[in-house]
Amino acid sequence: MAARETNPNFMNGVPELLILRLLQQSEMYGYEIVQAIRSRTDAVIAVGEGVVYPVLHGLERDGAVKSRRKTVKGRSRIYYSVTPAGSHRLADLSESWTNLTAAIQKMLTGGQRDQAIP
Amino acid sequence: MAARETNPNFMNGVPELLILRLLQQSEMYGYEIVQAIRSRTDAVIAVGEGVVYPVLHGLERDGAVKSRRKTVKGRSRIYYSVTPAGSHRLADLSESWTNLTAAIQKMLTGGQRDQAIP
DNA sequence: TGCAATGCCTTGAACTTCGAGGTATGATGA
DNA sequence: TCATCATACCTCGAAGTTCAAGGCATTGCA
Repeated sequence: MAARETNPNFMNGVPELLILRLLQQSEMYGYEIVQAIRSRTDAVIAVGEGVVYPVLHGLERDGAVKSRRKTVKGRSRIYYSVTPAGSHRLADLSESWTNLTAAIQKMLTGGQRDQAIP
Repeated sequence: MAARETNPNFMNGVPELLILRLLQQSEMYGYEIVQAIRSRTDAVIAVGEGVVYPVLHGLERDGAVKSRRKTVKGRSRIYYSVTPAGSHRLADLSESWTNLTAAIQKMLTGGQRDQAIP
């Protein structure tokens, strides 16, 4: 029950969702994804490299993304992009996420006792 | 990467949030909580007893809820209710959840490529 | 030369959920 | 009477994640 240092424990499966979404928009490499998530969420969500790389490898193993090596200014980068299977997977995850948040929202706001809304 | 049978892998920390919310509305016992979550979310979320009981014990150990034993029609029930500390904890979790979902929503909908919204 | 940033990766610990099982009582029905 | 189901508590091992830290190598800057 120890408090997490960074993200408050609601992160299960979320990195995979965000990574697929980013890659659907444009080809990216691991290190870039780490920073993109941090910046686009205004640091609300911060996933480390230790999370991103295993997820990328898992997605590639499942055929949801594919990679190609590219050398830019002497630096070797591995760019990932979504496959049709990955796109389908993103759609599924996205729908699951929407359903889940809707259900939770209903429980959080829908009180059975009257709520003062002035 | 195997697909979950019931809930789609976004469940980290969610049971604790829902349980605290339910208990804030009214005193409840474990078995009742299991069914309340299932019914109030229209079975979108289904947490088993193996999840609920450990969470309740952890919350009690941390002083977020307190329990009292009550016997109803020969059946012994342990009713839980939130303490002030638990109420504070619920507020924190609730805020974290709101921030997280807002950030993700922004990433899911905010595309950098134009989206057809007719 | 030294140091920071870039870019890839792995590891072990810690946590959580999941699913199945165990115990015991009351109500139902054949 | 006896079997079965719903109630009500609980525990356990397996599986999957995230987290933090570190290792390796290159480039750019002071």
